Amino acid sequence: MAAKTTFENLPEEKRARIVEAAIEEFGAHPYASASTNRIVKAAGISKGSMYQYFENKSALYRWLVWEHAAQVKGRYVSAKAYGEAMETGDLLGFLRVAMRGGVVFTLDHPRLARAALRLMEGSADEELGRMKEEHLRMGEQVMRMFVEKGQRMGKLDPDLDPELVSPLIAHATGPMLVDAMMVKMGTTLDGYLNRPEEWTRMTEAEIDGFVDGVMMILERGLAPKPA
Amino acid sequence: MAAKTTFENLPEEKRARIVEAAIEEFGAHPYASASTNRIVKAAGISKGSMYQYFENKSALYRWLVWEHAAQVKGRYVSAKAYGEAMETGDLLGFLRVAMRGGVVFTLDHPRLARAALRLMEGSADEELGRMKEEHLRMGEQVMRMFVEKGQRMGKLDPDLDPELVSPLIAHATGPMLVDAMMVKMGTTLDGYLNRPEEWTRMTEAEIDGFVDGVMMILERGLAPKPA
DNA sequence: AGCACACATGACCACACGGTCACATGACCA
DNA sequence: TGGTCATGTGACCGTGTGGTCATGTGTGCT
Repeated sequence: MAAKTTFENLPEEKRARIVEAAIEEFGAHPYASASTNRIVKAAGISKGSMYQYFENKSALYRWLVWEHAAQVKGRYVSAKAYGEAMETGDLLGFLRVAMRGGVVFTLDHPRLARAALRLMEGSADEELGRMKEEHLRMGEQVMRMFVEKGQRMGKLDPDLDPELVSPLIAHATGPMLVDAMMVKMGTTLDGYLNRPEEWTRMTEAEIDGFVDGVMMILERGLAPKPA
Repeated sequence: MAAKTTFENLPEEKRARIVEAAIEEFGAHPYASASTNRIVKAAGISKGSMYQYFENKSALYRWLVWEHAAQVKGRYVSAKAYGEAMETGDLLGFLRVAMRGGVVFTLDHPRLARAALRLMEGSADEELGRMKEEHLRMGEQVMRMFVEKGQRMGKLDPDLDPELVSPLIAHATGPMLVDAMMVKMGTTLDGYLNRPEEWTRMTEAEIDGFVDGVMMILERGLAPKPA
């Protein structure tokens, strides 16, 4: 949608260079300060070419965080597990899958994760604003459904207010998750991006422990009161 | 620190105009896109004057969110309650005070709250980066102390990992709190800022209910396991 | 009156930005 | 070979930026 067909038709190697450069730039700078000039220079293409592939800066960013990031992240969250959790109203099961996927995705693609998180910062661009609103609306809707189903099935405290749980979960699987990971690794996302060699990646066991720790808090906080 | 003495000596009315204009601008735009030109125009002063009061754009923003915002927000969080909670290791009591203060502060000064939240977005400015790091470090430290004290006193689950709780609390009293409030009011922070007349402010009772709802989740999530 | 000094001003600067467009290049087909 | 068309190019444009500085203005002291 956001990319022109010329971009889709590009040889794989050139396409990859452009994607890489865009991730680098939008990961390192807020949208408004990210520079198309730097992107084209890093990608080794001319400015004019860039504008053959994308309408403008906004379209490039939208493609990157909406289509590309979603596609990459999709590889980390099993659609099957997602569907099952949805089916059974198992919010906690869903959360576990989403969190683990989010952690590994962030470790594998920290710059892309950073670029995507920036969507929520807001900017003057109208299209980006619409995209942000839609993202929030969709998340809200899914969460509300989950909570209501979970309550009907007795898996969640019936007194829980879905309007409170929705943003809680959104943060717990997004920005808060990333922050917590980085604290756990003894750094910050920016520190990890700038000097990746300085910290060692979490091991699988550490990731499991981390996810368990967060889940323990959420499970007890959201479970039905003991009779 | 960040403001020059010329600014401190300004007549109250002029000072207020400048503060108002800066809040408006930094509340509406990310740091990099916020414009000093627009600020001076809105404040009715000349560009040169602005640079007599502050070294540069970064110093103005730093003064606004570090000194001014902290001072204003301080009025909403009782120092006494804060001290007592600290003394007794009562993390949950502290959280309740901090959350209620944060909610009312945000309702009273939404633009200032927005401007302050933006500090966490990151930017190219070195001083801002340092400030952000310091803010995170301080929060981390306080939270860790709270958690360890609370655990020693048997008020918190001894299995809790302070490194997980710290970012959880930071988000729960910051960005997550604001998002949840806005969902509760049926809008978003940007919507509330742009069209404030469209939504009615939460009543005192609603605020209490809101804080209770969040606290209920946190209390159960963080409390010691029942024997 | 004369001087000194703190503050106010806005024209001006170099710069980087996002975006455009007239033209170059090269692949393909007739 | 000549023509067509998709793609590549970078000089160029208008605009807005953060920041400067020579000059003006007012106030108070000598």
